[in-house]
Amino acid sequence: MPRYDARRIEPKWQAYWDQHETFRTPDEVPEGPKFYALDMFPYPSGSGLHVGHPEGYTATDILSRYKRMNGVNVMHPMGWDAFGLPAEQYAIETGTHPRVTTYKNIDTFRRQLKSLGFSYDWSREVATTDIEYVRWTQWIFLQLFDTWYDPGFTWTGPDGKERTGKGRPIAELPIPAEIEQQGDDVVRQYQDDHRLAYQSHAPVNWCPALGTVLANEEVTADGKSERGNHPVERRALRQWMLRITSYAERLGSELDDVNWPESVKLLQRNWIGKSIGAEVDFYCPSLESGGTSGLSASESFEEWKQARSQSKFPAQPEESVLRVYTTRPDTLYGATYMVIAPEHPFVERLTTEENKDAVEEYCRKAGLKSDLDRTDLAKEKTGVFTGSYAVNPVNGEQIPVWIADYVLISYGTGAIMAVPAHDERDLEFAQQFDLPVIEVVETPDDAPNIGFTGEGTAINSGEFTGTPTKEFKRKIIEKLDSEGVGTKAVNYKLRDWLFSRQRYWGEPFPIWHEIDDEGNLTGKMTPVEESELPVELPEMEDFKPKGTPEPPLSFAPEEWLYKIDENGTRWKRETNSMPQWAGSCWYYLRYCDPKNDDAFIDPEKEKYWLPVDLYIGGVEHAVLHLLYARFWHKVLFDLGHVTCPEPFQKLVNQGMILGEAELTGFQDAEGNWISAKELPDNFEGETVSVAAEDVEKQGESFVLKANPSIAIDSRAHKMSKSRGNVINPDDIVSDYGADSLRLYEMFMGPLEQTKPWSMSGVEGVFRFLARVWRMVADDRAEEVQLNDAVQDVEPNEEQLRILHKTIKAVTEDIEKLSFNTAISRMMEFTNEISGQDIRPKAVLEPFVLLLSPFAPHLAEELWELLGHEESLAYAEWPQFDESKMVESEIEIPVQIKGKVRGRVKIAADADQDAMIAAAKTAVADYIEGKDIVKTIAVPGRMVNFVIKG
RNA sequence: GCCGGAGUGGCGGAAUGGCAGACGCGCUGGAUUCAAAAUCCAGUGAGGUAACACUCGUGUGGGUUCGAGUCCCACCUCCGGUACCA
Repeated sequence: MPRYDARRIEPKWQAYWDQHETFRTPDEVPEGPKFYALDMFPYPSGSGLHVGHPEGYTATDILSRYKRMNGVNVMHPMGWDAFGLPAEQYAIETGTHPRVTTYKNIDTFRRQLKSLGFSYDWSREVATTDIEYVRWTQWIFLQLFDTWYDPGFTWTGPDGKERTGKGRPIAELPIPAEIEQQGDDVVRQYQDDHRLAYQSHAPVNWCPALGTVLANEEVTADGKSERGNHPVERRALRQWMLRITSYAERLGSELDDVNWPESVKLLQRNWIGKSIGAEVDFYCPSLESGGTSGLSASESFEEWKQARSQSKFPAQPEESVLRVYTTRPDTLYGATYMVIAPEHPFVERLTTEENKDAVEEYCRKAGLKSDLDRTDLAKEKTGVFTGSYAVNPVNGEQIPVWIADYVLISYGTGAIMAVPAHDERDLEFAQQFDLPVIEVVETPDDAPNIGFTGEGTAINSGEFTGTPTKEFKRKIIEKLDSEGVGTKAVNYKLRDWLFSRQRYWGEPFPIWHEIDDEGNLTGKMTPVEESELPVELPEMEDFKPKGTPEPPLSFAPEEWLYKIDENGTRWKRETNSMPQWAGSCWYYLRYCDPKNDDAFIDPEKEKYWLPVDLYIGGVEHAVLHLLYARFWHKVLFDLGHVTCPEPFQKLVNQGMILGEAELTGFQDAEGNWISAKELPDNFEGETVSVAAEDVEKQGESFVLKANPSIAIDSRAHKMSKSRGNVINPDDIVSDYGADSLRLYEMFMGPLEQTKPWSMSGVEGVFRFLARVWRMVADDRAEEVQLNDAVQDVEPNEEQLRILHKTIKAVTEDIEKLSFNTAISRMMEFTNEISGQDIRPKAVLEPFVLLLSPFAPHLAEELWELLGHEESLAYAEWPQFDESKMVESEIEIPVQIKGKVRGRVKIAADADQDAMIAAAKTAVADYIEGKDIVKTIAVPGRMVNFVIKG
């Protein structure tokens, strides 16, 4: 009884592909066109594959199989983003080494993916935790360590484009004479300060209760730990940073050249956050130390201005000057006070004796707050007056300098001029502390000027009064520039990348720190020799937190942690580890040459396979992963290790798959229904799952049949363990087969769209595959054999037309990644041909090839049944012939004033006159006795008569 | 608040400015069967009719056009992202 039996067919072909290495991409660089189809590799979690994974994976698999059949060399690899917190947490709880857990999970994922029949070249599999992989991750880190960014360097890359700004070897960094004079240590420090990988003391999320440092993602919005809900503090610790900000401009502008969704490009551009404005210097008389005694504030200001008009705008302002960044230099006349961040280096010097206590208290509190606390808009603005004043360079007015945490030290210069009339935040602050507000921009309409932040016309602005905003900006920058008190400036929201974690399960940094006799770092460091790579993680048995923010690696065995070189210098290893992002920044390169011991990738292979032609993954990586990977790629590009400026030519985000749609009703404590429309925000009653037959649609919403005043909530929710709506792909494979799972996920709707799961939908595509099976195979026979209707005869015109239309539609839909419509075209083909008593092989064979990228197991089985001995994986993709698709006669609609009033059959190639003549007969009743004012005839489409009377 | 995406039958969805709802699910009826499952056939937007006809219908209101789900303007709702970046 050979019915369609996925459980027999699928393991058979998976074994065949394995044995024959069907999808092995040759190691050597091939000839001809290539296609690199990449999936965002998964983190192998303990809970196994989720139905969201196979969605993108099936899409790239369809493209890969389709391209192979078109004679293209395909790179289609898979691997594991295997470092990560859960394995380490598990180790803390159970003592099982993270490596053990990780590789066990990888085995599960591999088994699950293999059961879905993806055409990966498994010989290229890599895990970011593999020691040979870690070696090259560390090697790339050393490249970053050995590089500085030269913003003024103009050069032409291997892509033939001229750029300004280049990552260059640190040895090429020019050392200023005054640095050189101060000796080797200062030179070394100068170099260290310019490296793309550098150290800083950045605040981290330290959770005393858990005894560990947390990543930002592990801290909730209200500043508690995600696990356990314990308070989290900010603590400054020595950290590694990557100077991604040097690449901000190129990361933004080079997005223009990639084929990505505009929404993702926009997300990245917003994240980079380029803004253009000016830096302006404000002279602070109280900061002037010595030499000015006897001069009044305004006298010393004039003296300073005089000096500036000679010296021009300096790279670093003097100790007596507050430098601000503003995007609205045109509002300079409206600046009524200044604000500096609590962390600003001038805080202490600006604070007068009588304000000292208040300022210290304020800054201490601000330091404890997380960024999230500080940016909470619901809270009132806070701040404290320093007691000092600064002088507005355009009009000599003295304005007070405040400290407030709404100004961030990490953006711009950490200081602002406040223009409360035309900035919401400044206005709020001014109202809070009763500071003056001066209008300097007039709105183009009747709206009030105060609070207006758009462009208008200047008022109260001295010589500039009456100037439109745009022009004013240009002119004031010119003026400030000529006076040496300001200049045009560009700023980015993007911050440098905090690259170290206080974790065990990550790549160790290949860095040695010199230590003194007490074991303290001297500040001198040296990279691990390339020949010494990789730096392996030390074996440790105890993963428990020690209650201090020291990384776990600082408790590593001494022989790992320390070394003494020949001349007696003692060194300690870096004990931070790299974040999970590190491995995913370059895995797409390693796939092309996964076993290379001499280089992270062979240049020839890089040149051939890169860039990735199609990269599919979730939107959650739209900013961080994709920005980090692009950054590394650009550094490697500048250093000449890769030849294309962008790693991912085309990007597609697959949509989220939600759980099955649910109907939910609400009841109060007494069991009375509450309409979903009247649900209070603080609803605390029962949510009740409602059966579909108890509900009907009324207008826009679903209501209870028994009581139509009660609206029922109908929606699909994100799959989650707590909700209990998680679908396990293994279950679908065992109940319906991998081909059904693949086909269903592609049939659900457009790839990019969020869509709810439906079990009966899975059943539907399973029924389709069973129909395909019966169309070709005899499901009543004892053995697997061809259906009697399948015959080696010439197909008729009708059959050929259906076939060629299907080939055309499926081919074009695959190219567009419109898989749902491709599948419906194959369903239409099957509906037509299944109904015929004679089904020529010559139409079934191309059809099986069309189906094969979607349902490869069934297709291989049918291909074999149709008499082929070789796998269809490299069979030639069917070509369509337009001439076989033409119909001799077609039916078109006939409209009267745009409304369909009849239809008529005409010859397919009928000209307009013939169409109109035929159409008139079809709507004779309507046009009789009427004037035809206008006639529109679209060949092959429709005829429309516009009549009068 | 700002940015992005989306609103089409009971549901998922389809439609180069040209017959709205392809295809699938669900539902109804029928065939097959001792019966069921499976399968096959027919129907299935709403109103209306004995049946046709006809009328209405793509979130709402306007507009452009011979003709609008599709283009333009205004608005509403939902989903996602983001958050004092001067």
